Amino acid sequence: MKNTKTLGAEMSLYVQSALHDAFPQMIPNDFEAAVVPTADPRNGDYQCNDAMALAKILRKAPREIAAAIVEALERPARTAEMVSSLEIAGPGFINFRLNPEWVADRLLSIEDDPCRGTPQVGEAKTVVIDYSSPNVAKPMHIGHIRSTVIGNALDRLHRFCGFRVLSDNHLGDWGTQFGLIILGYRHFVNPEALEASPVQELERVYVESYRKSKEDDAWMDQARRELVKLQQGDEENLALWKKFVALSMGEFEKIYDRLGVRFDLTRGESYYNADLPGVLTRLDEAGLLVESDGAMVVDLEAETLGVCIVRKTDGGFNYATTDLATVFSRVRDFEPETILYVTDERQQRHFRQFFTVCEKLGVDVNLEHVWFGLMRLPEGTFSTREGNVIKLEVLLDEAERRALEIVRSSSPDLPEAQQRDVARAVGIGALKYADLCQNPQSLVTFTWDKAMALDGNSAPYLQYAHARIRSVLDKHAAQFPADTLGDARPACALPPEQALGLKLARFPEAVLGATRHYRPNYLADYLYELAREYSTYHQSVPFLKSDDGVRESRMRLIRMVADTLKTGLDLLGIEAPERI
RNA sequence: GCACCGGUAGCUCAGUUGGAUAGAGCAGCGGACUUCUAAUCCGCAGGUCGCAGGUUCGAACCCUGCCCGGUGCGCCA
Repeated sequence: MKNTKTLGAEMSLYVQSALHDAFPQMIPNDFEAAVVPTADPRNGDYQCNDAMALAKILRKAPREIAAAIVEALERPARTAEMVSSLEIAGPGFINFRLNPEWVADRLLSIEDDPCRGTPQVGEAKTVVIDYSSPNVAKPMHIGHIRSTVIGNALDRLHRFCGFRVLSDNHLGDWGTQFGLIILGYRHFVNPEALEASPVQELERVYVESYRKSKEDDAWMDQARRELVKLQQGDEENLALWKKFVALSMGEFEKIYDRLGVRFDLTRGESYYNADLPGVLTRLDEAGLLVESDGAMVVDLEAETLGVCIVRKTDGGFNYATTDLATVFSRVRDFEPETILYVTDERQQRHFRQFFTVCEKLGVDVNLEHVWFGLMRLPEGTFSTREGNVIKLEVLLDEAERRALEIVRSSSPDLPEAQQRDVARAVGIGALKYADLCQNPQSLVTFTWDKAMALDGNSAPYLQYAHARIRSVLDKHAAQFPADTLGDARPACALPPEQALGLKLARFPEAVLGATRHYRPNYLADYLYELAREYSTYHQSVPFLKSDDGVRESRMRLIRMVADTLKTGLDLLGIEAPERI
C-alpha cells in the first residue's frame, strides 16, 4: 500500500508517457504532465490542461495536441480500466471521467490501509514542529489557541504521511520577567489564591511588580539583581523559578488534556541556556558577528532585514540567540529534514532574520515559518494591560456548556454521562474546527458565536454525519445479522454513489495538500464536502429497506464514509463520537 | 517612509499556486419528519472578486500603480 499514488498523480504518469509517444523527442525534459481535479463536475472528474501550455513549444494548435494525447492514451489502452471517458473540450482541455467500477476496486484496496491510500511521502524524514509555546506564569488565552490547534493538526498530518515527527513545546520559561516575578512573589503573593489558581495568582504578582517597577527605580534595580542571581544559579531563586514552571505546566497540561494535545518534547528556552555563549562563538568563527551600539549583531542590511541582535548591550542574550541555539541542538540531536515554527504573523521578520542567519552559517535543515493571522477582538487587539483577555480555560468551558445545552435538547434520551462526553467532543471540536476550516493566514476577529458555531460548516455537522452512519450500521447489524459486508462491493450504481466513491478515493489528495501547504483547511474543506454529499445521499435512498444485495453494498459504501470522516477528523484533532 | 499580509454575496469566509458559467455557511424567503438521528435535506434570491492599467488562448489568482485595513521595522518574545 505504501506505493499508492494519488489518482491525479497516476493519470499524470499516463499522460506523461502518452506525450512522449505522441511527440517523440519534442517534449522538454523538465516538462511534467499534470492531471488535476476539475473545478466543475460537469466537465468530468479530472482534467489535463497541458495541451494549451504545449501549443507554443510544439507550434501546433492546442486541440490538435489534445487529440494526439488522447489517441496515444487510447492506443495501448493505458487507461481503459481506470477511465470511462476521455473528451476534448473548449480550447484543448482533456476531460477524464473515471470508471466507477475501477473506483470501487480502488476503495476496496485501500480500505484496510490505516492511511487509506495516502502515499507515505514522509518516510525516512524527520520533522520537528514547534508550536503552542505559552509563557510560564501567564495563563493561556485565546491568542494561544491557533498555534496549538493548527500546530497539532500539522503534527497529526505529518505523522499520517509517514514523517517521524517531534512536536516540541518551546515554553517561554526564561527571560527578564522572572526578576520581577520573583521579587513580586516575595512581597505580594497570596497563598490561598496561589493554591486555588496558581497561574492567575502568578500573573497578578507579575503585573503588580511590573507596575511598581515603572514608578520605583529601586524596585527595578532589585528585580534585575534577582534575575542575575537566578541566571547565576542562586539556589533560592532557582527553586522559586522551578516552582513557577511546575505550577504553570500543571495548568497547561489540563488545557492540553482537554484539547487532546501531546508533545514529544517540552524544551523551553531555559533548556538551551548553557548553549548561548557557544552561539556567539560560532557566529564569530563564521565571521558574522559585529559590534553595533554596544550590542553584538549579525548585519543583514544586504538582505534588507536590518540587524539581528544576538547579545544585548547589557550582555544578556535574547530571542534570536535562543532560537539559534535551539536549531543547533535540534539538528544535532534529531537530524530533521524540516523544522516548522507555528506562530502568529507578528514574528515574520524575526524568523526571516533568523533563517537568514542559519543559512549564512550553513545549517543543514529546511526551516519553515508557518504563521497565522493574529486573533483580535471586535474592539481591537486584546492585551493583559487592557484586561480584555479571554482565558483559554473559560473559552473551553463555554464551548462545552453551549454544546451541552444542544445535546440535552436534541438527544434527551442519552444518559447524562454520555451527554457530557458528547458535549465535550462537540464543543471542543467546534472550537477547533472554527480555526482549522479557514486559511490560517486570514485575520480572525474573535466572537463567541463564530468561534463555536454548531451548525452549517462546522465540526458538529461532520460529527453528526458520522454518528448517523454508525447508527445505521448498528441497526443494520441488528436487523440483518446474516449480511456480511466483507463480501459486498461498495455501491456505485447511482450518481450520488459514484460521487461519494470518487470523493472517498480522493482522501489522500486532501491529506497531502493540507500537509504540503501547511493548510489544515484543505482537509476540513474536503471533509465538509464528503459529509455534505453523504447527507444528500442519506436523504435520497433507503438503506435498511433496500433490496438484498443493494443493501449490503450501500452499507459497505457508507461504512467507508464513516471511517474516512473519523480518520479525517482525527487528523484535525477532533473526536467523532458513535452517537451525538 | 519601508516590508509583509488582507480587501470575494447583507455578515463570516473557501477558492491547493493561471483553467471552463466564482463557491459555502449564517441571515432572508419557500418547501420536506406515519421511514434508517430534522444538529438534516431540497429550492429561491443574493457578485463590477477594493480601483485602474498590463501580461496571454484564458486572470479573483501573475506584474505595475493607487485606495482602505492589519502587523512589523535594534537591544520584548
